[in-house]
Amino acid sequence: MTIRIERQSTRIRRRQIIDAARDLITSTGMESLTIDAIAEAVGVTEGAIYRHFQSKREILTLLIDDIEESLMGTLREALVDGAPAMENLERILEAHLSGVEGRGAVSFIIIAEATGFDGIGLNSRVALMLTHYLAFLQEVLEEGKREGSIRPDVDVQAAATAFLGLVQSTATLWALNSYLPRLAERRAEMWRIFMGGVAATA
Amino acid sequence: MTIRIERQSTRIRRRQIIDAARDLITSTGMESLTIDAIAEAVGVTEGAIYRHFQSKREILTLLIDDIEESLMGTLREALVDGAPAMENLERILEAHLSGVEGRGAVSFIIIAEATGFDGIGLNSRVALMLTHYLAFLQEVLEEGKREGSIRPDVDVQAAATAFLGLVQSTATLWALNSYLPRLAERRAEMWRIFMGGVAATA
DNA sequence: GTATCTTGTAAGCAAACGCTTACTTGCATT
DNA sequence: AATGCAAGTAAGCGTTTGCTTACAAGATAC
Repeated sequence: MTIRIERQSTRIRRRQIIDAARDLITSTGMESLTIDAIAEAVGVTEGAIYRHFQSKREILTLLIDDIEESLMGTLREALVDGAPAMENLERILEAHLSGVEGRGAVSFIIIAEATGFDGIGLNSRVALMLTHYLAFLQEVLEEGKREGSIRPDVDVQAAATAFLGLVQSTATLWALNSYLPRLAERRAEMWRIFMGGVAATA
Repeated sequence: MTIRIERQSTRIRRRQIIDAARDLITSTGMESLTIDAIAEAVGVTEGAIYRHFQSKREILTLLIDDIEESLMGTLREALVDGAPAMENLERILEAHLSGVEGRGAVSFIIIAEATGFDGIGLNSRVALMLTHYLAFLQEVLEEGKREGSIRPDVDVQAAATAFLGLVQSTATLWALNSYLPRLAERRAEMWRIFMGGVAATA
C-alpha cells in the first residue's frame, strides 16, 4: 500500500490553503503562520503552494476576503426580514458567540491578529472590513430607531462600536483561556446590558 | 565634531528598551518587533541589547509586567475613595480612552497583539493580566451593587467583560484607522449605553 | 500512443532573525 | 596612572522564512 499523491485542481487547493491558514491563525497565532506549516496542513510540499498562489501576501489577502464574506454572511443569515431590530441584533450576537468552540468568534480572533499584518495595505484592508461590519450594524440600529425600540438620541456609531466590543472582548478571553465557562449565560447577560443601554423602554 | 557614544547604565537602558518595544508594537505591530529594530530605536547596536537582556523573551516578559503595572496603576489612580462606583467606572473609561493620541488605549492594542506571542507561557501571562484587570473591575461593580446604583441581578463577570469590550473595540478601531473622530463624544455615548445597561435607576 | 498542460516534489538561494563571540572603549576605584 | 569592570561595536553563526528552479509524473486531447 503505497502512499498516493492526490492531485487536486487549483480551485480546490486554493480553498484548502485558505482554510488551513485560518485554522493555523486561530490555533497558534499569526507568528506561526508559515508557508511550510500551511503546506503540511494541506498535505503537500511548500512548492505546491506556489502553484496556486503567487505569494503569502496573496494568501492573506484572499483570507481576509473570505473572512469578510463569511462575517457578512453570518450577519445576513441572522437577520430576519420584518422581525424587530432588537431581536435581529440579539440573533447576530448569538451567531457570533455560539457553538461549543466559539466558531463564530474565530473571525474576530483573526481581526485582532490582523492588526499586526506587516504588509502595507493589508492593515487598511482589515480596517475596511470592520467599516463594512459596523455599517451593517448601524443600519440595524437605525431600523430600531424607526421602530421606536431604540432611543432616538442613541449614537449608532458608538452603539455599533460597543456591540463590536462585546464580541471582541469575549473572543479575546476565549482565545487566551482556550475556553470560557458559562459562555451562553454570559452572552445573554451581556446582551441584557447592551439592550438596557440602548432600548427605549425598560 | 565626532559622534559620541552615549554610554548608559543597565537600569536606564532596560527602561529605554522596554519603552522602545512598546512603541514599536503599537506603531508597526508584533511582526516587526525585532531586536535590531529595538536597537535602532534606542540608538545602539544589536549586541548592546544583549548586555541588558538575556533574550527577546525576557524583554517581552518585562514588557508585559510593565503594561500590567501601568494598567493597574491607571485603575487605581482613576478610583476616588468614597466616590460612587458609577463615577469611578466612568473615570476609568475616561482614563483609558482619553488623550489626543489615545495614549491610555495603547495597553489594549498590545493585549490584542499579545494573542500572537509565540513563546509558551507568555500567552498565559497575558491571560493572567487580563484576569487581574477584570477582577478589579468586578470589585468596583460589586461596590456599585452594595450602593444600590447597580442592579443586584447584574452578572459582574459579564459586565466587566462588556466594559473591557468598550475599550478594546475603540482601541482596535483607533489602531487600524490611526485616529478616531469625535473620540470624546463616542466615549461619553458608550458610557451612557453601558451605564444604562447596568444602572438600577434610569 | 503520444504530446501537452497541470500538479507535484526535492533542493537550494537570499534575506532576516535571534543570538554569540572577540575585541574596544569609557568610567569608577584605588 | 594603573587596574578592572561595565557598556559598546563589528562580524558572523545557525536557523528559519519566503520564494525559485529543475525535474518527475498524473490528467487530458487528439
